[in-house]
Formats: sequence, structure tokens, C-alpha cells
Amino acid sequence: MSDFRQRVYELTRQIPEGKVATYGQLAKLAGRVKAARAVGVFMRTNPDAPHTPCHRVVSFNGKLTGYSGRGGILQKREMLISEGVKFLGDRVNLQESLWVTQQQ
DNA sequence: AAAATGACGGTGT
DNA sequence: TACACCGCCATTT
Repeated sequence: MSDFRQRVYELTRQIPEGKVATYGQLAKLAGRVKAARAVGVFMRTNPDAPHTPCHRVVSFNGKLTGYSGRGGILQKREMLISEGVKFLGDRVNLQESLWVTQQQ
């Protein structure tokens, strides 16, 4: 596994409960601002699902674009809600629940 | 080595 | 709000 991919997973594990990160945000923190698309692939082929909270990753506008788990996007939304993430209709309230770090 | 593939991000209409 | 495109990138064929 490449270093970049490794970093993305480490970052994902740092997302606190009740917060979410965007694909582009993880790409940036991992050192590749424009690799958001690739990050999506990393989440999809997430090797250790329980250990790495890939459900806390959504697209830049707060929409849930996918989830390879059993219940798909629906389950993903419920997981987030049960963790305290706030929603505005079918999208996440990023203003309230976006994960903010010192770096960026 | 070249082409195809997405859980993206952004712009235009 | 909803599409259609386009540029990007790591991986896989």
C-alpha cells in the first residue's frame, strides 16, 4: 500500500465522533489537494471497515455519495445521526459538523 | 505502456 | 434544483 493511501486512512481514523470530513479535505491533509477522487476509491476499498470510520467522510457539499456497507447510503446516514452529526434534509450540516483541524 | 474506472470538485446552462 | 461536462488522481486491467 502506498504512503499516500496509508496517510489517508490514518487521517480518517482521527475524525472525532459527531464530526465528518470531506474527500477533498482528506486529500489535502494527506498532501495531494486534487486527489479527492482517489480518496473515494480508498474508502470504497477500505480494508478494515470497523477500524477506519469511512462513514464519516462525505462530499464537499455535505451529500452522502456512497457507502459500500450493507445498508448503503441509508445506513450511513443513520450511523452519522446516531453519532450526533446534524442533517439538513438529505445533506450534512457542514457548518455544524465539519471536522476542523489546526493544520489545513 | 496505455486505457479504463470511481464513494470527487467545480463550472456552465 | 437538476443535468451535462471536464479536469484530476491512484489503482487496476
